[in-house]
Amino acid sequence: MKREVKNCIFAEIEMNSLAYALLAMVARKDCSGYELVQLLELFWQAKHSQVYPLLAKLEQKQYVAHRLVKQNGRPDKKIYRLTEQGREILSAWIHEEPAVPVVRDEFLTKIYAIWLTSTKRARELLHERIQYFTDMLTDRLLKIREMEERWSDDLYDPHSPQFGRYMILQRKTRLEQEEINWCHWVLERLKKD
Amino acid sequence: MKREVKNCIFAEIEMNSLAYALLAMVARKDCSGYELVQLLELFWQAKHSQVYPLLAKLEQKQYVAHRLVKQNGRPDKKIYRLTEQGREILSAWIHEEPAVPVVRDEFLTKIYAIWLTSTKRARELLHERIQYFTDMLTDRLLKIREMEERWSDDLYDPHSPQFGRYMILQRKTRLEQEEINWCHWVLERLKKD
DNA sequence: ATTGCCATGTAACAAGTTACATGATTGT
DNA sequence: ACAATCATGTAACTTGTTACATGGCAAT
Repeated sequence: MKREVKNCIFAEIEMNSLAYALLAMVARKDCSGYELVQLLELFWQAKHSQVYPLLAKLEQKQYVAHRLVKQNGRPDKKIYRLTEQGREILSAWIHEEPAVPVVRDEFLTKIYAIWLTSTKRARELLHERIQYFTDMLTDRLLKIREMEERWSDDLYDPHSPQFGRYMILQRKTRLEQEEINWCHWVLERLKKD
Repeated sequence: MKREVKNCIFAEIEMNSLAYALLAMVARKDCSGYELVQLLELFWQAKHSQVYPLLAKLEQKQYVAHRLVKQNGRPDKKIYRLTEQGREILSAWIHEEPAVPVVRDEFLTKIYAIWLTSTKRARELLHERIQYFTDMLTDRLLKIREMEERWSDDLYDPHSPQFGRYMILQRKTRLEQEEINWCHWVLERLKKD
């Protein structure tokens, strides 16, 4: 959990956390850039404007390669796959210490300063937050069920490509549930007012 | 939980989430830039190189003001306080919808790709993670106890400047505990291997 | 001796966001 | 009619990180 080693021998130049995240995803399953953005949302929010150019760079370095898939009534897509070289640097990178997690959450700043205004606004913020996480959670549980139906036992096999994503989904639901619990706990403290 | 409204009427120009976070903190208690970085760590990790220039800008806009405090055998410090104007835009900003939370956690990417290597490395990563969060949690519980000793009942009063920080501390410990629980849960899945 | 804490600041760079650009299809 | 989804890309900008700069004191 140390800071990231820059210019490490495996990467030559400019391999960052997002680049590795993309490699990790195409390792599990061939993906288009568009799909990657959506899959990434689970633990790394990136915009397409960041992902597309990065994929091109990763292809230049031959860590990924794409094939064009033509579609009817839809734009064509580039389906990326991990190359042998890509797999190698990914495996090497896993043995480095991960960078410290970063969280930035404006909601918390508002809670920090809530004493300046009304408890009514506090309640509002908390209810919106509960709504937000409930929606997230509902969606998340749906995705968990989808994975369970599709892969069943594989999900508990640490050698299956699905293992990691499934574990991370489980983690997210736990944390989201705990966020909701905390909101209710705070609302209780606001009742007396 | 919508995206942030840019160039909003209250801010004139370039007021960002970090700027509001700084205002929220000096609202609770007069602080030096150095101290702000440390207090901020709880929910917004910012480096001093970002905080110091931003404080200067906030002072230009007269949202904060500082006084110099001379110290013996230590560099002098600038203690910032919130001005009336600062308090006004802060109160107004609380009524806007918070931006969606952002999380970036390289550890999760490694878990995502762990099937490529050994379960031994998986265990290692999880144990380090447990260690990291246990350390965080220990420190956090200490801070909670400190606050409880210092302010006791105020912490549950939504009109007290301490309320927000206390609630956020409580939230963090809950989430950190749940992170640890999840790690143990994953380690169980790895045992069979 | 060397690391870590206190305390502030700037410069160069990397990472991430918003806006611009295109365009067909499906659903409300 | 209007928005949303699919699909890719670039340009301009903002935000955040790393490195440079200074310097005394306390602890190991």
